[in-house]
Amino acid sequence: MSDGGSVLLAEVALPLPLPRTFAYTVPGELVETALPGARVRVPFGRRERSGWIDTLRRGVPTGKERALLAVEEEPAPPAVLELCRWISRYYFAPLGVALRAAVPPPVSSAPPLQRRVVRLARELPSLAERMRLFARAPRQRECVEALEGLGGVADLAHLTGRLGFSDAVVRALEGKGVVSVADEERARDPYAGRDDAAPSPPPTAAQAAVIEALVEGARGAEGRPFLLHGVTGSGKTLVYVELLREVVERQGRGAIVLVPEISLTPQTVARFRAAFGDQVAVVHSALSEGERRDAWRAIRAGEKRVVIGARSAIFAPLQDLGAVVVDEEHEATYKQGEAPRYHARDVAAVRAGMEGAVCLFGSATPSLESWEHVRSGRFRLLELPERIGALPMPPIEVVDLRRERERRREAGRATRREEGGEGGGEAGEILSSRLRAEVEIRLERGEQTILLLNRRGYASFAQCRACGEVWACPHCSVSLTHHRARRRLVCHHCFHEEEVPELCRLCGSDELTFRGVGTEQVERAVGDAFPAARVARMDVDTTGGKWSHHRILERVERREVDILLGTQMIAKGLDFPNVTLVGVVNADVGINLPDFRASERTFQLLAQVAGRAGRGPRGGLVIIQTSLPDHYVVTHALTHDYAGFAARELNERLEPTYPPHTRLVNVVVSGEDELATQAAVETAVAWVRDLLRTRRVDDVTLTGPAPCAISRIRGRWRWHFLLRSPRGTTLGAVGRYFAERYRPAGDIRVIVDRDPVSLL
DNA sequence: AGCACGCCGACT
DNA sequence: GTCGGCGTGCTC
Repeated sequence: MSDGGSVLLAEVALPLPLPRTFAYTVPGELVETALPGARVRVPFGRRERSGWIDTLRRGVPTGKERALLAVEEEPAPPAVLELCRWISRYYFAPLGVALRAAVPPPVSSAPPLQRRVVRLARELPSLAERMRLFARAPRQRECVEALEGLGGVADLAHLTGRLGFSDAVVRALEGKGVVSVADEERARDPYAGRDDAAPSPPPTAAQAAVIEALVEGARGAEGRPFLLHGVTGSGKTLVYVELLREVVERQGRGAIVLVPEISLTPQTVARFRAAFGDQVAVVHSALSEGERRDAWRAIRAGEKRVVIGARSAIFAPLQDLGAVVVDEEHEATYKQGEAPRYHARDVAAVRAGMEGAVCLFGSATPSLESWEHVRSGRFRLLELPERIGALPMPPIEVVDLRRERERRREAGRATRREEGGEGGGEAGEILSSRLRAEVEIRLERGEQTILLLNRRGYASFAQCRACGEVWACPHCSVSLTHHRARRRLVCHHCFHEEEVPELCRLCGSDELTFRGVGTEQVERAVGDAFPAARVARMDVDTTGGKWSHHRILERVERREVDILLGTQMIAKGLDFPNVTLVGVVNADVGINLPDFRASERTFQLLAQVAGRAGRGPRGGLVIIQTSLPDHYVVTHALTHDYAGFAARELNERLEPTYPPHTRLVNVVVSGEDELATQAAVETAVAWVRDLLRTRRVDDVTLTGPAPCAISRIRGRWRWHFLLRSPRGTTLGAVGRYFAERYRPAGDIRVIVDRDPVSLL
C-alpha cells in the first residue's frame, strides 16, 4: 500500500456497560456500506455481537484490530446518531446502550411470538360443582378464579408466566372442558382502520393565534421551544395538527408527535390519521420485531413523514425533521427507567435544536421545569385559557373525609351499624353520601360517571387487630396488597404472592383487617350501592391483554358502561361527552408520598381527571374526596388554578432545593446484603467527596447517603445520595467521571440517574 | 455484560 | 488428589 500501511478503521459502539468504543478494520467489500450509524456484526472475545459504527478514520492499525464481519442495517440518519452521542454524554450511558434504545434490534432467531389465548368455556355457577371439580386441585381452582378476575380471557403466557400457573394446570382444565385454549389471530390493531375521525372544525380565534405563532416559528422566526399551556378541552390537538400541516404538507418535512402512552390515546391518533392518512406511522409496544423494523425503514425511506409514539419515537429516523410535538409534556412516563435513563421531553428539545425543527410542548399542567423555562425566557409561552365552544370548566366540590367519618360515627351510635365491621367493604366509607347522590342522578339521567382512585387491589395492607402485625413482602420493604378476587396478598414491586391468612402468624388472632381502599374495593362498594349500574374497572389487573384497554374504552364510548372506575390510566386524554360526573375517591393517595414531586403529580392527576367531566353540552361536576381539604394541592385544583399552584410549589422546593431551582443527579447503590450495601454507599460517597475536594469543585453539593424511601426491592437493599448543582456542566462532569470510573465490588450495583423524575 | 483465568475449601 | 466457589481483568 502506498499510504504507509494506513487502513480504514471503524470505531464501533457496543451495547455493553463499557464507556468506550472498539476499533475494527473495514474489509474491502464493506467499504461502501460501513458508514457511521450503520449496525454491524463484529467478533468480540470468543463470540459475536452487534454494534454501531460511531466514526470512521484512516489510520495505522495497532495490530489488535479484528475485521468487521457484516453490515446488518442501513445507517441511522446522522441526526439520530448525533442525538445518541448527546444522550450518551448527558445521561452517562455508553453510546452503544443509547443506540440500542434508539434503533430496532437485529432480527432475532427466536420463533415468532404466537398468542395462545385461554378462555373460560362455561360458567361454573354452583358451589357444589366447584367443590366436585376442584376438590383435589387447588391450583386449577385458583387458575379459574384468576381467569374470572380477568374477565374470562387471558393470554396463556400471562397465566403461566406472571401468574405462575403450570402448563399442566391449564391442560387439565382444558381436559375438564372448563377452559378452551386457542391460537388467536393477532389482535386487531386498533389504530389500523381508525381514520374515521370527524374532520377538524375550524380553529377558534385563540387557536388561530397560537397556530399563527407556531407557523411563523416553523418558518424560522423563533428558535426557542414553545410551551402550549391549554386547559383540558381547549383543543390542543387541533393546534398540533395545524402545525404539522405547515411542516408536513407545505414544507415537505417530517414530524414527530410524542404521547405518554400510545395505547391510551386512540382518539388522538385518529385525529392525525384523519389529517395525514397513510403518511402516519404509529409506533407502539404491540408491534412485533418485524413490524417495528418495517416501520423504521419506511420512515427512513421517507414513506412515512408523521411519526406518533411513546418515548422512543423521539428516535424516529426521519431525514428532515421539521417539528416535534410532546403532548402532556409533564408526564413521568417520558423518563426511561433503565439505561439510557433519558427524558424524552428534554431529548425532544435537543433533537429539534439540532435539526432546526419547531419544538412544541403541550400540557394543561406543565412541568415546573417547563414553567420555569418560560419565566426565564428559554421557552416561549402560548396559551389556550378557554375550553372549546365556551364550555365552562366543571365546578369542583370537596368532600371532607374527616367530617364524613365523624358523621358516620355519630350516626352509628344512634342507629347501630347494620353491617358487620369486619374487613372494610363498607360502601359508606368509600363513597360519601354526597358522591353517591350525584352518581344516582347520573344513573337516572343515563349519563356516565368516572371514579378515580390511584391504588390497585382491594386493600393496600393486611393487619392484625390484636398485635398490629402488618403483612410485608419478604423481598421488598412494602406491605402486601390484598387482591380479593384472586384471594392473594400480592407485592406490587416483585410480584411475590401468598395466600390470604386466616390467623395472625404472630399471635394467632383471627381479627385481621384489610385497610387502605383500592380500586377492587371501590368496585365492590359501587356494586353494593348501585346494583343495577353497569360498572367497568380499568387498572393493570383488568388489562392483561394487549388491547384490553381499548375494549373497555370502546364499551364506555358506546355507553354500555354507566360507571368507569380505575387508576390514573382513566385520567388520560379521553373525550367522552356523556361523562358528566368525575369522582376522586381519595385524593390523599399520592400527596403524602415521600417524594419531592408528590404534590405536583397529585395536582396534575386531579386537574387531568377533572378535565374528563363536562366535555359535552350537559356540563359536568367534579367531586374530590379528601381528608386534606386545606392542602394547597386541593385548594388550587378546586379553582383550576395552575399558575397559583405552580407559584406555591416552586416556593416549596426552595429549601431543601429541588428542581427546577437546581439540577439533580440521584445515585442509587443496591446490594443483597444490608450492611455491605450501606458500607458500599459510604465508600461511594467518600469517593465522590474526595473527587469534589481534589478537583476543587465548589458548585456541586452532595446530600446523603440515606436509605431509599423504598429501602428494599426484590431482595436488594437500596441506599442513595444526591448531587446538586445550579450548573449542568459541572454536574455532568462529576456525574460522568463517577459513572465511568467508579467500580463497586461484589454484587453491589450503582445507578446514576440524571434529572430523576422520582426519588423513591 | 460475558467469559476467561486463578487461587483456596470439602468431596469421590 | 479434583470440583467449584467467585475476585480480577479483558474484550478491538
